[in-house]
Parts: sequence; structure tokens; C-alpha cells
Amino acid sequence: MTRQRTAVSRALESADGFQSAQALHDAMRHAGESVGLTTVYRHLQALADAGEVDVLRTADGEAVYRRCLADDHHHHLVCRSCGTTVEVTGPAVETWAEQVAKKHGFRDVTHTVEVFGTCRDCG
Amino acid sequence: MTRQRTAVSRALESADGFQSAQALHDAMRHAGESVGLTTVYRHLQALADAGEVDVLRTADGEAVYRRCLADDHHHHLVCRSCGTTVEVTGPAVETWAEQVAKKHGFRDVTHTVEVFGTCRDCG
DNA sequence: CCTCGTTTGACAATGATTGTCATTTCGCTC
DNA sequence: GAGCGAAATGACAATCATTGTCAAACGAGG
Repeated sequence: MTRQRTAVSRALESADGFQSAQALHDAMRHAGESVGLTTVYRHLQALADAGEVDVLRTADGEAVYRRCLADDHHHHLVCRSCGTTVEVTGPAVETWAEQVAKKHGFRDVTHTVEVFGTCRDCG
Repeated sequence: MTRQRTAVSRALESADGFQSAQALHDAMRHAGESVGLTTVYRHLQALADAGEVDVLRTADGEAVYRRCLADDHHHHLVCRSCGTTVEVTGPAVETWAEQVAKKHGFRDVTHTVEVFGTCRDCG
């Protein structure tokens, strides 16, 4: 798969924060690349399954996507105004999650940790 | 507001884990209480706004609700199989979120932290 | 230049959530 | 108990992101 797939990848790379599927679709159209919305969704899902992009849900349930720089486990500090995202790691969080789960007898533990705020430029 | 509102509250109290609006609606009907789905949504939203219930989003974007026992800030350890939920606090997480946000110049910081796993009974 | 399997995309379908608006109910006053 | 205005209710329609469908376009290999 080529043109459309690379278009999706490029769109993800030009974005510097989490973007909704539809926003990415619009961006691609404005960039001259014509790709069907369905195809955008398919590739985003494929990339997410492959672990190449991170997905999270906004407060109103929209899925937003981001190509992440770090390969290993990390979390995000997201500006709720402009969407700019900083990748952060939190050893303290990881160990805390492990411990609290173990204490209550839970197995196969995963966790979601996202931090939202207003960044310096938007403040 | 009375009958329907108390019905929603009761449904939330009988549930021992996060439930979707529609699941709560079904439960109420089976319990003999007839309440419109629209009204259920309205009361859930009102309760959420008032901070009396916690809302979070499942991986597929559904909103799920839970009446929480603790009034103060806490997080959840949720069994992904049966939905049973344990409320947990994480001082380490709070301070970590504060610090990481401050370090990057973010203001008005909030965070979402949820831990998912398989509980002892489902394991 | 053909052929076959994959990819694409316009369109329809889904499903949770929200808006609408007429009807019902509640809290009050008489 | 009757009357009344405001708030609440609920059946139904509308919205909107996302997913399914399926025929047409594409690409690699012969």
C-alpha cells in the first residue's frame, strides 16, 4: 500500500499534537492529497494496532491519534487549548500501578495516564 | 425531581462497578422502574457535573458511570472482565503529575489515571 | 498485456448521545 | 381541592464519529 498510506503517515508527522481522524483527513485534503475518510480510519487503526501511533480519547469521546517519537512506554502531557503534546515517562506511576494492582490481586495490568493542562504559550 | 431521580441513584448504588447509561437503563426497567432513556442520560450528566458520580470512557468510547464512595480525589482499579472496581489513591501519582506539568510550564493541570486488569475472581 | 488479490472510497448503516417539544407533574397560592 | 407557572419527563427525531459494504481501481507477477 502506498500513496494513501504514506499520506496518512506524513499527516501524522506534520501534526505536533493529538489530532482527530477527521482533522487529519481535512489536513490531507488541504495539502492536496485526496484520500477517502474511510481509508484514513483504516490506516489509523492499522497503525494503532501495530503500536506505531498512540490513541487516546478526549473528554467527549473522540478518538485522537499521534505518531510518537519514543518506542517505549510513556505518557502524555497535553495542552487542552492548542493540543501540543509532550511525551513524559513516570517510573513512579508504573511502580505504583503495579503495586496497587498486586495488592488487590489483579493480573494482566494495564493503565492509562494522561495529564492535561494549559501550556505556557496558551496560558 | 423525585421518582426518576431516585431510581437512577438507586440503580447506581446497586451496581458494583462502572456501568454504561444504557445498561443502567435496562437494569431499572428490569427492576420495574420505568424511566425514559433521555432522563437517565440527563440525571447521569447532572450527577457527574455535581461530582457525585465518576465518569470514564471505555476503550471503545462508551461513557460509563459509577457512584463513588470517597468524596475526595481518587482513581480506579477496574476488572476488565466483570467490571468490579476498587477505588485507590495515589499520592505518588498526584505529585508526579504536578511536577511534570510544572517542569514544562503547564497550568491548570488535571489528569486521568485508570488501571485495568483481571481481578482474582475472574483470573 | 492479462489476472488475481489487495486497497480504495462513495455510500449506507450503526449506535451512543443530544436536541425538541408537547405532555405531565410539582410546589404554591387561593 | 382548584388553578397556575416552572421544571421535569419521555417519545421521537437529529447528530456525529465510526464501521460495514461492495463495486471499481490498482499493482505485482507472469
